[in-house]
Amino acid sequence: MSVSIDNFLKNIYLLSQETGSSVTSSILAERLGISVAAVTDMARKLGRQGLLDYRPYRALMLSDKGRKMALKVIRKHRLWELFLYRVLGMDLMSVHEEAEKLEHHTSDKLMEHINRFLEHPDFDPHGDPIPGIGGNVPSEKGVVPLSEIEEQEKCKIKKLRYRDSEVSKMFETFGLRKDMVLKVLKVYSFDGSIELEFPDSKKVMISEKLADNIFCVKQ
Amino acid sequence: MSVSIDNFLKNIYLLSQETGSSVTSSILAERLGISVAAVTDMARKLGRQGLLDYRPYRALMLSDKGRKMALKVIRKHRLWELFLYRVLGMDLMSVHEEAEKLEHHTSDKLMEHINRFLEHPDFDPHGDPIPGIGGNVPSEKGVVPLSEIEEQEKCKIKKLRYRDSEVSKMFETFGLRKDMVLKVLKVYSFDGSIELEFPDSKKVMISEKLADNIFCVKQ
DNA sequence: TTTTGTATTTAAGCTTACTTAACTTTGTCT
DNA sequence: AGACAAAGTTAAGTAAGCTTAAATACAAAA
Ligand SMILES: [Mn+2]
Ligand SMILES: [Mn+2]
Ligand SMILES: [Mn+2]
Ligand SMILES: [Mn+2]
Repeated sequence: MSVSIDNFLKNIYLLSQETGSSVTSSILAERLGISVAAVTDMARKLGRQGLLDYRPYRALMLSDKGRKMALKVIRKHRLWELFLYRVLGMDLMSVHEEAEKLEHHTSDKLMEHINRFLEHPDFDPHGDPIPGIGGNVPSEKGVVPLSEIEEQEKCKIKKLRYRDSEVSKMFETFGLRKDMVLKVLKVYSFDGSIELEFPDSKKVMISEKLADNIFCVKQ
Repeated sequence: MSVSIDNFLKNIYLLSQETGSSVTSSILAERLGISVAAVTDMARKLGRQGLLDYRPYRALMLSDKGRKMALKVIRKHRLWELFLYRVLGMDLMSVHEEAEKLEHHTSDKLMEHINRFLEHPDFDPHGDPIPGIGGNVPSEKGVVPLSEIEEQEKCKIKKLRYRDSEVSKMFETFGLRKDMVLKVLKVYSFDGSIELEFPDSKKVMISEKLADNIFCVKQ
């Protein structure tokens, strides 16, 4: 399977997870940075190959076979991210883009060497679950968006969505990291911004949009 | 630069090192597993880009810029091989094919993380020199083909050419490894085969053709 | 039910990296 | 020098993965 097909299948899976709704050609085109026509072409092709349940004008749906392939690519991506972070000490802002390339050029054999070296981890350094070889995804029970935490309640960061380098920079600047414990001081309904207290009792204010990329468990 | 260009430049460099003579289109085509016409096409293109000093009907010659690029790919290849071998414990028969892919999809930044982790090594696990960032190649002074060792003389293996999986298997079977000390007992001029004595005084006979892929220093 | 706007598909064309087949150059042998 | 075979080049064509532009389907509003 080619890099294009890998990324196509992977991003259908990821988009449906992230948005919770169905994935259209135009949304996928936007995500992949290609034209909608190119998505249609590829969708028809992958439909014929049994990786997609393709119906013209309908949302894009992975077949079982397609989902398995997507999860395998995601497994490689997230294992690489953890490896680059933990073993080689690369920063969280870089590991994603390296993994984006390596995920397509790593044999199953090499991947299992890395998995063993890391002692069969369940989560990548951003807190995303690493699918198993069989396609089972580690549970994220209790993990909710930061916006669902009540005022005066404490929570622990479980996942940070490093969607681009700007967001990554903001996490860095605020000092937000996985497993950090936060207290939600106040939610301003005016614009949705949230005031947080850090473990060292430093206080900061973050926008609703940034908060949408932070996930945590109630403490 | 694309995978095709990487491999094109790299193999011109490697062939000229291995054979000591000039690299023709047909030799390179054979090595890359593509048609001679495809080589001509690419050579003309890379000539225009200043990576090759291309003259129709003449041997293929890298420009300074082209040689630098080739050495950079080789550096990545060999650092990956050592990393996969030493850190992840992959076998010597596998590391080459993994590195063959990874070499094209590794940023300079990632490569330097690996270089640091390995503590700036000079040689890969097969004994090939790892070019430096500037393009300087570690010296192999005193390293000669096994055929140049006199009868009754001792030598230490410095480099094994894992040219394909069959040769790799033979090294494995005979138990030939880097830094092993051998004694050349007898050279049979009939067919060039060589009788060797191992450190544990086990004796074996190897063909001239296999010996051509073993390099060592006199002890 | 008809209109209309948006989403999607189809069509035609481009680039890269290849192929095979026909043609040209080169170096060698007589 | 002339002829020849081998090596290299040129020409024409293919497949993947894209593009833009034109055509079509769908679904919501009138
Ligand atoms: Mn990632
Ligand atoms: Mn990718
Ligand atoms: Mn190698
Ligand atoms: Mn390669």
